[in-house]
Amino acid sequence: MKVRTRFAPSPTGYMHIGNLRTALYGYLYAKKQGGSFILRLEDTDSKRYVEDAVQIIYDTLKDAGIRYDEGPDVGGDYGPYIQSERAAIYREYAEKLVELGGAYYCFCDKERLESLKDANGVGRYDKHCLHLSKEEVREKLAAGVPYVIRQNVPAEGSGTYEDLVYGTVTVDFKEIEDGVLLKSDGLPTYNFANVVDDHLMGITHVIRGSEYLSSTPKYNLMYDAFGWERPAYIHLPPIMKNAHEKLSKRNGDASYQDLVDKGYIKEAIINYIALLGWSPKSNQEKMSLAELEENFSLSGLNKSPSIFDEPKLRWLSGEYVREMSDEKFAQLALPFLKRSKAYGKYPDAALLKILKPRVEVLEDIPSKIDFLEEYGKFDAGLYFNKKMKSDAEIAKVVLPAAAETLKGVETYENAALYAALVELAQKLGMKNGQVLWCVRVALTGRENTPGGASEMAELLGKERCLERLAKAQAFLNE
RNA sequence: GGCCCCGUGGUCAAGCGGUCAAGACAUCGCCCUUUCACGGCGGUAACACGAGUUCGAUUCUCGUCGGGGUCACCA
Repeated sequence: MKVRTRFAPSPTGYMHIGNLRTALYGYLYAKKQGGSFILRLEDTDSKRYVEDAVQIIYDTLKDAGIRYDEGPDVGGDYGPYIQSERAAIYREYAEKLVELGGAYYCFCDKERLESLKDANGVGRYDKHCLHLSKEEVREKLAAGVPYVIRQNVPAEGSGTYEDLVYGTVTVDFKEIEDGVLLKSDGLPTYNFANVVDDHLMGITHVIRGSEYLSSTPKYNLMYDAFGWERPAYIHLPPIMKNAHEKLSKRNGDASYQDLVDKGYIKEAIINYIALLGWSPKSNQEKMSLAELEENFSLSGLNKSPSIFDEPKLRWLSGEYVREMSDEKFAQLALPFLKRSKAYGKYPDAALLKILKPRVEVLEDIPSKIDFLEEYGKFDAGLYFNKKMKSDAEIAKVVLPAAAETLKGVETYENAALYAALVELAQKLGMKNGQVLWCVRVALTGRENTPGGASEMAELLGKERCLERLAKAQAFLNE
């Protein structure tokens, strides 16, 4: 049988990392098995609907490269793919389930329901309306009494199923309440809609978060009552922010879009989240989407929660930066380059060249090159470097001589500048590092820069170099 | 609290009765070097605890502890 998986988000906001990973795994499994991946929108709770959420879901999936074969905006043979457009279908099946004995009409009002709960708000529905006669039900229905349809869960026994990652899961039916399947507004609850849709849409593998682990037996009860084949279940452990909290937008944790906005490379984000909860057979961790599709397997799924580790994402992002073409880098880096004070004052190509080997997350770009436009009094202690054997005293000797040397260089090009400075070191009887370190510090006022003395000199150009060298000497003599 | 699930280094994670318990990130050190970064090499660092089962448990069972999830006319 052809594998069909689905991603069924509720349009209540943006896509967080956990959601995206669920979508990714569903996509990867389907692709690996040569099956189809479907997008379905679960919008049966009008109170939680958020305006742009649907568009965000479409955009995020598209942006991440997760293509769905069927969905609201791409069509398919099993539509509609938006639950709010399937109301009639749910009603039909809910009534059918009532006939089959798997559900029943309930006319209890809010007050009665409240009275069933104890001081802690805990208490289950008492199956009161299950005992209504057919006539009573018909009369109330005819009289227009508001109602819901509840699932009829057996009082005895238990439900067991084999989860493909968690193994055997068993829940006693007495732990399960006769939940509402069809709300008084006529729309289904998730508990009912997911079962009807997954069956009608031919979903073979249900991939979702582990929060559904213990409610799955009640869904199975419905599959069984309808005489439908149960799908295979693949529950996924949560992605945590730390040992105790789940990663969530509510806590202000990074969403996919936030990460992209910060300049993490998209491919790295996908690659990284694929690795949170799943591991490949080989030790190769850096993988493109295509490689993930090729290597994905259920056996690599882990059942314990994993903590989102930004440093590792950062590293992976850097790996992607390093391997991308200069053109691609230029394109991605431009918006961030523009945020720097130095933008427009130096050739983009020159900036990009020194940045590419050193950038992991694009938002780091401005801080790496702002020194090109920011130059002021700095601590003379910067001249001290144990390994280079340099300090402020050495600088006092080096700087005037370097100014003289650099004045004599015509074309400000790295190799020529480097040669000139090394020659100067020899002339002064110093180590190359002593001259190079002092000059670089004098030129930039920074301890760390994206490149060495001659590279910085090339970038700054003759005029600025001589100007800064003069200032640096003045600072030193203050 | 009841029920369900989870528990290997700081983090991700391999392992599926016998291993000196992989690998990656992070961290530390060394090398390379024109600082930084890249790259190369190396180090520190883990089976939550206690009982079983077994010739032998990280691996199987039970308990304890710790953590998460779930108990809605939300998904």
